[in-house]
Amino acid sequence: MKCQVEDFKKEHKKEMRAVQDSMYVLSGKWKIPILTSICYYNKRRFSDFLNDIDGISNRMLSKELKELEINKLIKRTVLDTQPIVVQYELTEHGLTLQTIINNLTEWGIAHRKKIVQGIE
Amino acid sequence: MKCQVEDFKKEHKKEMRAVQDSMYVLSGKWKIPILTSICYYNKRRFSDFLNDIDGISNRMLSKELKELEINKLIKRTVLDTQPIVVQYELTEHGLTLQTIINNLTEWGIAHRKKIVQGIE
DNA sequence: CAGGATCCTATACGATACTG
DNA sequence: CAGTATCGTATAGGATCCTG
Repeated sequence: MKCQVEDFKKEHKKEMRAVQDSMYVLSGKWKIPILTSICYYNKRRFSDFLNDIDGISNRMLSKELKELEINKLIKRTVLDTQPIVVQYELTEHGLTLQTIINNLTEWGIAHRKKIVQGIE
Repeated sequence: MKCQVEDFKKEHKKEMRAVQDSMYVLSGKWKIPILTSICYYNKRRFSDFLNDIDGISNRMLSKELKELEINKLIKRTVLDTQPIVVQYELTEHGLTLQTIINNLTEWGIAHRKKIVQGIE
């Protein structure tokens, strides 16, 4: 039965790595808010994010958008209008995050209630 | 119709805040791995985490466990054995994270495939 | 065993100004 | 409009040693 215990552990190590991979991409203060914004609005522009997300600076926005693009979660399209308009949207891969985003939204609401309840 | 647009925006602001609340609690390098470990094993001890989670130091583990306890996600129990054994488990509130953890596990596996595929 | 104390570094993030 | 450049701070995290 030693073998089964080993398999059990091995499986958990794999799950652990998977969860760390996810968080490596999604962690930080702004990535999820950015993704959430595109997720709910479908198409967003640089200045849209600046309005959607309270407190984000253009520096961070620019930086995070690049990383999300590198990770193939969002697609950047430059429309040749005058002045230039840049559009961001989720890639197919990015769309697979929708479940997580919805869960995080629901959980965040529930969690706030739970914590506030402790204060009063 | 202006009113409807405003409601629409207001709703999204709420979702945005919710998602930020969630990430505020879960962000960082170690919180989700710790929760995942308890989630899959049910009960864990300090030294168990040290083994489960590659690379974590006792300093960080101790710090993160405290924060998770403050946020009511885990429960700490001291068993009066000799030597002392400390047991950690998910609270009821912590258990509500299971869905997210499972999703993050699945997504992490898929994401790794997606990125590796881009390299080869 | 389950941490705490101390010291140190890296990087995440913020503020502000500037550009094609 | 959609960013870049520069500078400064704060915090996250790592390494090591110590303790009841």
